[in-house]
Amino acid sequence: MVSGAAPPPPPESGAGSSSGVGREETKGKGSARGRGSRKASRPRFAFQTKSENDVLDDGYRWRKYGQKAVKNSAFPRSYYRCTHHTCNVKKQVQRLAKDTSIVVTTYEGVHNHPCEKLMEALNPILRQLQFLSQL
DNA sequence: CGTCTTTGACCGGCGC
DNA sequence: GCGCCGGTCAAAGACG
Repeated sequence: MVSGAAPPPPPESGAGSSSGVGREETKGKGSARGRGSRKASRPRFAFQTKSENDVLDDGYRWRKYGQKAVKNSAFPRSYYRCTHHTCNVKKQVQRLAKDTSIVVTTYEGVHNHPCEKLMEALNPILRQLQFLSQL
């Protein structure tokens, strides 16, 4: 966008249906939400980590996408996803209401790419990890 | 410049 | 049949 040509602003020709949900025109997100294709079994592991940091650099980059409040917990739940393309791993982090210093990290899926960080760095962390349940 | 974060809104499934 | 919940995506903004 270096050129100077100032492109005209998006003409809001449509009647001002500003209010209303009118999210974006042809975005039909909900329609083709191909969510059924990938039904590969996804191992779900829940871990209890004691850390003030929600996102522990376990060797992978996580991109936060969405935050929703849960009834069980007076705190909002955070959803993370691996920024890798071949990595369909999802991470779910929730803070315990009893111990705000404890976070429940739920990993879904497995990584398909080599980790950039030394796993030894997680060794000490894994030690603190507490194997909770396996679905 | 690139990357990441945050918020809002929407949809699907399920229960009663 | 309807309502509710949880879950996901998109865009914009901010920062290094």
